[in-house]
Amino acid sequence: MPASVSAAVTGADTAPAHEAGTIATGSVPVAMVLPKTSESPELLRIRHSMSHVLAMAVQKLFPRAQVTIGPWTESGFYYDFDAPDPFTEADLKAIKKEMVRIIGKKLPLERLEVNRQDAEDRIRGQNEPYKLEILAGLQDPITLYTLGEEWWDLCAGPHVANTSELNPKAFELESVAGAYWRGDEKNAQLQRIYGTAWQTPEQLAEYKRRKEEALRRDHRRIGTDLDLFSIEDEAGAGLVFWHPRGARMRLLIEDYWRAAHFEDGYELLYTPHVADIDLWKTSGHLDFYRESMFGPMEVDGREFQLKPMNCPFHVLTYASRLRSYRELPIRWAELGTVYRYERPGVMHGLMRVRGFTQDDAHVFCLPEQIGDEILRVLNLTERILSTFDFRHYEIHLSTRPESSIGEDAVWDLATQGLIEALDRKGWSYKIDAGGGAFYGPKIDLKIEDAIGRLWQCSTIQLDFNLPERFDLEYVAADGTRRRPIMIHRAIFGSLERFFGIMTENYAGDFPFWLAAEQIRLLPVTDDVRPWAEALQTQLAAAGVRASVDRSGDRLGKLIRTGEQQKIPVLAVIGEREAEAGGASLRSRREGDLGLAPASALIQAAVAANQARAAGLAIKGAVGSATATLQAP
RNA sequence: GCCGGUGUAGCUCAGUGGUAGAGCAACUGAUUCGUAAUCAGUAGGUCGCAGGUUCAAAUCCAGUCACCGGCUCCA
Repeated sequence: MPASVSAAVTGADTAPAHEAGTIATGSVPVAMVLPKTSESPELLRIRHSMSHVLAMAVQKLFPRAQVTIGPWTESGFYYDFDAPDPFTEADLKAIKKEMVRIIGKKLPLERLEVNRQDAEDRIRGQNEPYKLEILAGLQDPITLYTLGEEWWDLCAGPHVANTSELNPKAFELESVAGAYWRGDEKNAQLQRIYGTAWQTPEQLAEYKRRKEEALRRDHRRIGTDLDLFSIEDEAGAGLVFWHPRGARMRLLIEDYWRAAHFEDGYELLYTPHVADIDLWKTSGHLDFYRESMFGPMEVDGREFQLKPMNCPFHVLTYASRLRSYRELPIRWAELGTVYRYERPGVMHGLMRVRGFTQDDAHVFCLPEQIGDEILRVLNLTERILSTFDFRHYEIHLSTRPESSIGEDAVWDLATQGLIEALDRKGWSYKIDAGGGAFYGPKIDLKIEDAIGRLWQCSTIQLDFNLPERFDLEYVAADGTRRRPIMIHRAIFGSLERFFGIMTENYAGDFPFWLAAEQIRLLPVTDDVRPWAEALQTQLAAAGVRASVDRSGDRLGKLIRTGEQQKIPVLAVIGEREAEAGGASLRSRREGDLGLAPASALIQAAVAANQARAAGLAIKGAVGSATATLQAP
């Protein structure tokens, strides 16, 4: 079975494409195809040419700006300049205007093949030191592209033949950003101008719509709107406060995670948050990971270190007594909270934080168990991720890098184990040759979300280093002491980050089983409120998270509020329902479910929770209940 | 850390040197209402923080913290 079953199941296709205030109806219409640059030779030429037009416009308006490089990106293009004064947003408008003017002049773009000396002379004539550096790295033949009479750039092409092929209504300059010459922060800081360009204004409009869609799904915004979590200035950047609704959801995720691990033969550990700094010396983290760690603290004359990783603790637990080969494989998991120093400016909502909880696990096994254990991890990973409607993966296998530790035979065995497991699982993967860690090969898994973005979450890494450093052993059948194989693995990666990705995937429309508030009971009048309260009590007793809206507002307002808060099921209770002993159900996913008796509602909700279902399955409620009860 | 931008009420935002504003949310009262906003009223801010300039600073200046878009890095 291929890894990518279908993205259509991710729930997001049926997610409402609307502002928080409009009703969810049906699916997002099949949108216009917006090819990536690498998929469209036409767009590639347009975007590449557009970056030349950009550079020409900039040099026209800012003669002191020096050009560097200006490639296409998958959705547009950019150009890096070394300019004495920073570009402002206002400058972008002027630059865009100039670009429109250049395009309007219908300038030809011509490819010229020149010899190295000619190229160098031309560059020297214009005082463009970066170009000179680029030239030095080029192979013959040297080509350049002219843009009209006045401007040219070293470039391999391809380009459009004439700026008349560029649509001045189908491009946009998007932002200014700092970037480093050749991507190295030790080099000069350049100013990068990003733009996007399309064949038609309609494509540009669709591109903008998708950007807005991503904005609508932004977990930071949804987190605030639905009161799930916050990050407090006074506490510090990158530290997450889980509010009751977010905390309840996290608890549901954790409970599910724990249950799945117990079922799959794991035991759970709890380990400390700090430890003597010597532990980190032994593990090697102090040497190789220091810049990512919170500084040490002194207690009783000893230095303690806040943990950036859980591995050494699991290793110590293993080493706490002598192990037999009969015990292996040992599978230990922990929701371990770690703290890592992140540089200012890199924090991002829940996606990049300084304190987070890893769903970490370590498997200690015999060499011959590697294949089975990896396969087992792959199966568990698929099981857990698909519960959150992530069913489409991109998998990378990373092999031995040049500088690494360990014997060839062990590397081969381990790498073969990973390959064998992937093949047995039937998953296709890309090989990242030499991309493994210095201590072992690994499998990384990226999940695709509802709008096609890839996120790396799961990782499975073999480790030949820590068992060595901590001198881990087991007693083999022949009585000799041997070194166990150690596998690190995480499925969510970080609970915080996964929560953010999941929130964006569902656009805040969480499945029934996961919603903090699953059912909201809406009394039409005060007279029926006691019945609503009674039903709420029954639901709560059955483990269903229901509440009664006591605001006293009119039904229309109650519905509106409930929908804005994305409550999966709104249950209207008026006189009819009170008499019938039920509620009229309005589901975000299933629409109007009609009047259901209390017993049916409770039963369906309990069943949905057990099955971790996205919605309620109420059989026959619509027809029978409403028909009979409305008759008199 | 770097480049650019932004910090004003819970949220979205207006306010460019002279008494801090709006909408929504919240709270109180009236209304007892049938599937996306009933009406009226009340309360809420040392304008991110700490300095400076000024008779006077949300507003000008330098600093700092945080956030946003990127770069670099990364779970």
